[in-house]
Amino acid sequence: MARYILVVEDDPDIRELLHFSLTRDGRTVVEAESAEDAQILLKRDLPELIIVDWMLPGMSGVKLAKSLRKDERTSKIPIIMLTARSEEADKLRSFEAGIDDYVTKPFSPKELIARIKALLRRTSAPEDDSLVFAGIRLELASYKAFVNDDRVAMGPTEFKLLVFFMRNPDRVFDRSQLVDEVWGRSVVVEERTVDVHILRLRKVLKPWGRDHVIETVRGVGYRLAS
Amino acid sequence: MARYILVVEDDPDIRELLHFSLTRDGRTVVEAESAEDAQILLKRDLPELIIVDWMLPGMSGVKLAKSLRKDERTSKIPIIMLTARSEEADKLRSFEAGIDDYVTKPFSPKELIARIKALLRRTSAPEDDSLVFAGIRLELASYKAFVNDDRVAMGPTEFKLLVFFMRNPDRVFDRSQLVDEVWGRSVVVEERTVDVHILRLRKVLKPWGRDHVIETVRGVGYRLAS
DNA sequence: TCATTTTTATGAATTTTTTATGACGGTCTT
DNA sequence: AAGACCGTCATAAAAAATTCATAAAAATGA
Repeated sequence: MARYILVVEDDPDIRELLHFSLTRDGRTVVEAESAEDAQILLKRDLPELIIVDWMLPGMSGVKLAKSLRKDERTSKIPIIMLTARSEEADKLRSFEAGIDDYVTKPFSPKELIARIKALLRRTSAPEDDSLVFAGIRLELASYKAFVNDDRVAMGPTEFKLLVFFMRNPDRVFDRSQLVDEVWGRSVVVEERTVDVHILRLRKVLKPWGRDHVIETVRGVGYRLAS
Repeated sequence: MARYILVVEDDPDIRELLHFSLTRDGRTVVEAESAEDAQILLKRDLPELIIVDWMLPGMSGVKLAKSLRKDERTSKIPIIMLTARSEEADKLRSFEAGIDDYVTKPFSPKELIARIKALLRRTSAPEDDSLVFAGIRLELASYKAFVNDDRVAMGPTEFKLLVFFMRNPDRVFDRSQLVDEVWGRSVVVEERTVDVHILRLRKVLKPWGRDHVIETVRGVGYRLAS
């Protein structure tokens, strides 16, 4: 289970608030009520971001953060610290602990979400700028597709589908894999929907004779061929 | 001589933090605890960059910035302002005072260093104070926009938005990135607000037929057409 | 080869999602 | 006090996604 946010917080109310608002924002949340529990969870699977309360029974949030920074496995995971207003004086120390951002209680869910987004964007590795395969060029930064320098217009889903194929060329994917990768694990769509988007993708590529690059593998799925 | 960063800040804790992190980054730091002290220091030697706290006992940071801008000797030195969260509302005014960037307290040293680097890069290779793209010319210094020498009036937010787009043409930005870059991190605004300002920007560009230069990329964000 | 079955292609209707737009209340400037 | 500007919201409008029905194609088995 990748792509989740770990919340380390002992107050059940705040935990619930976080769970509620993050979930509504389409994120997966795992909760721990102590630093110790968090460490156990982290042995199994790494989250993409950690929200830690400053004050925790047992090991404090700062200590947890420091130890996470030391461990190479976790040192790059962004951390947001929750602090009470009265603890603000200590905030300087928290930055030394390697906190990336912090939010003062009480906080608005909106603000928290905004910060999470900004933080994830800031820390996520910059994507490659362009992909080339089978005579097709994709410019990720500008969201444009080209076949020998002619612009090919297509819908967002077709674009995402094509990006996925171009990143994994020559490999066959069945419909459920494609739905997973392109639509996202949490989205529920009919598998046959894939067919329709494949059709549309071929349609926009047709004027350049590139519609055959998407091959049907009967009984299995589709593949990008060169 | 030269190549040092001047920190004007009354809070000793923050001064120490700045000193610590900037020094570790290989920079030379000179500290002043009031605007008046800073002015004395500046008579002797000019720094390559100044970091000023917004609130200072005696002469405020904004006043200091304004006076620096007036003096030809110091008018080109980039300034970063430190503001507390509660003072955020005033940030616009600080741009008017000629601030190049500002950072909200509390800040992470990492962020500050990144901003300093960006700022020095930007100002050392003195970007022409005018940007031209897609038939639009922006005079950064005077906050004016032109389409073939006709003045195009617009609000400050529209201007900043346009500046950002013109510095990063042909690239798609989602709403959260735009909020980050144009409004500033840590400012919380509804993402849909971006739509409204895009609308207003297009509206003022319309009389010159330039409203199409801002393209909508459905499902993603906006882009300045190339 | 032919009939049958299974799988995919395709067009079109419908629903859902996303964006554009106008209006409003509030704040700051002049 | 008037004007400029901002952020938010409600709603209209546009675009795209999903599903469905059916045609077409490929595989299967005798």
